[in-house]
Amino acid sequence: MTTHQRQGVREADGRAAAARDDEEDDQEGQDGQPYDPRAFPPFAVTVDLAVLTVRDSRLQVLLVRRGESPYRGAWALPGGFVRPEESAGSAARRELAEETGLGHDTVHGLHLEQLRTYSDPGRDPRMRVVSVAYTALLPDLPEPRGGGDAAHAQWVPRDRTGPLAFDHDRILADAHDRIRAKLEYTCLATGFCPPEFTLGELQQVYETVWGVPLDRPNFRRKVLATPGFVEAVEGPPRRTGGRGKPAALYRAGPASALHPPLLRPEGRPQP
Amino acid sequence: MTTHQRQGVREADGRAAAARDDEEDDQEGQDGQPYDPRAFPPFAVTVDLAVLTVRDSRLQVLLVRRGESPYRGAWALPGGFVRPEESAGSAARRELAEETGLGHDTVHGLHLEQLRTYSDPGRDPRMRVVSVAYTALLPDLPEPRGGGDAAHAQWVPRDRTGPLAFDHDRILADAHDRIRAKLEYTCLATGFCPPEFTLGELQQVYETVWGVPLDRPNFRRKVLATPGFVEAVEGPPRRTGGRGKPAALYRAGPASALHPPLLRPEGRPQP
DNA sequence: TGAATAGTGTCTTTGAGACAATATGCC
DNA sequence: GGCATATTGTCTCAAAGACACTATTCA
Repeated sequence: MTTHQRQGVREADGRAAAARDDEEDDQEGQDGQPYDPRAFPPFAVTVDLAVLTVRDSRLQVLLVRRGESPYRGAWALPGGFVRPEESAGSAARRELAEETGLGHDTVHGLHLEQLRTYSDPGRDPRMRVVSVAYTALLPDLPEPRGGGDAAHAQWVPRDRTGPLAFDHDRILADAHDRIRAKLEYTCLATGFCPPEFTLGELQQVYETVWGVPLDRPNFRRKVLATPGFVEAVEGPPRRTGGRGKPAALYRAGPASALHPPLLRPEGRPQP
Repeated sequence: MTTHQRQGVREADGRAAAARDDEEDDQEGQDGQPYDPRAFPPFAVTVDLAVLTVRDSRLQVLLVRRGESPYRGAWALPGGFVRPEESAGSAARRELAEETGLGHDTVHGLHLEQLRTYSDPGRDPRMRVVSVAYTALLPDLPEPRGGGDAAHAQWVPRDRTGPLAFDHDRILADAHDRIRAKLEYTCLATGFCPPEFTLGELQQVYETVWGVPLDRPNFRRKVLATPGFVEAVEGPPRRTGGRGKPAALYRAGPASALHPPLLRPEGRPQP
């Protein structure tokens, strides 16, 4: 064993086959496969997307309804196979555009973050699939419907996602955890907001993702004291959320990290 | 397009083949491949390990020398293929045991953290390899030599790793970044220490990984004030690092997170 | 005794949390 | 006016940073 990618590769059928590490069980040609018996074990690689937004003061997830077995009829995270010529990140962005129906331009500037990779042998009952999960944050958009297959993609409140297909519950939980944590020390929260937003909206993002109320004056002080987090939009443009005093508008600043961090109350995350 | 893992799977050659999503370019049977033309694109999946330790007040990395092309003779991170019946995490732990020559028991209790997955199409010149990278922290051990192939695994100071094979420089940099960040808000630093350690040793871990000196009294106060971070070892056992007053011994406590965090000085990470 | 490391105490500054008070809009 | 939201200000407490000082060991 030792180093992977160690031995030579032979081209077969226009497809690369690498030598596998010469382990103990060195049986070969189990059933007349066309592959070199010493070839690497083949996997399918997919991406899964945990696309989150804040709508109606709730955290919501973009889900698709499965039309085929297994898990037929169940909700699942959108995703798809990584193609031979693209990276997992490119695949994730492509799938996001396709699933949401958003323009490629919209999706292009979006913050897409690799979450982690799920590789349990039994995670797909049919075959060996390794999935690279990504998380994306979207502002509250009209509706995910748009082009083609997006028709069946739909926002579902985070706390109403029944059991999802495959290990997608786990992926979603991990995504939520990651986002909760990243709000503390990054400027990621603006990803949930439209280009121009009020501090109240930004605070609502925090409160929704964390599930705790925050003190408005203190939140305001903290955000404004962090250089580059948000910057005031010029002019007198203001916007109202309904009744009450109109709020000043801000947009995301150039900073990406928060120093010092904006820690959750209680010191410990609530389950 | 839509859900992955959506359509049926047909068994072929004892190997599962999933339908691929019916995309625009739906040509099939390109060159008489034995796979269903609608089959998933096959990938090799490997794990790469960024194994770090602190020796001689320096951050060091466990590297292996490549014996085969490409990158023959270059240093590389240890790693290997994921086997059909194991998860990437299991593969990482197995490879770690094999490469370091540590007992399976030692490796078993070790903190192994998934870093991220690297999937650029060109990252291995021979074939399509997706690699799941893991990070492990080890205390200052005698020498990585032990069984079998471990003979060629060796500690190399972090700042003396020339260009590594493949994209391993990138992986290593990401691992270092991740560890730097995690020291701030987790108790991970004890992973670099032997079962019993002095606060001076713990501080040295922080200073070495972060590359900045810390104030000893303040560090001490902070660590001791964090419940569950470390706990004093009973009795009067003390240990000396050379000359000077012997220091009290501590061991890792039950806590895993630091609240509030132990932030790096300067507010910004240094490159 | 002096060098080296361990450990204690204190002062200052910064920032978070609590919360009162004021401002501005809509009905 | 009355309600709702935005914004400013103040007071207090906890934690971080700086740093002086004491303690214990070895050469």
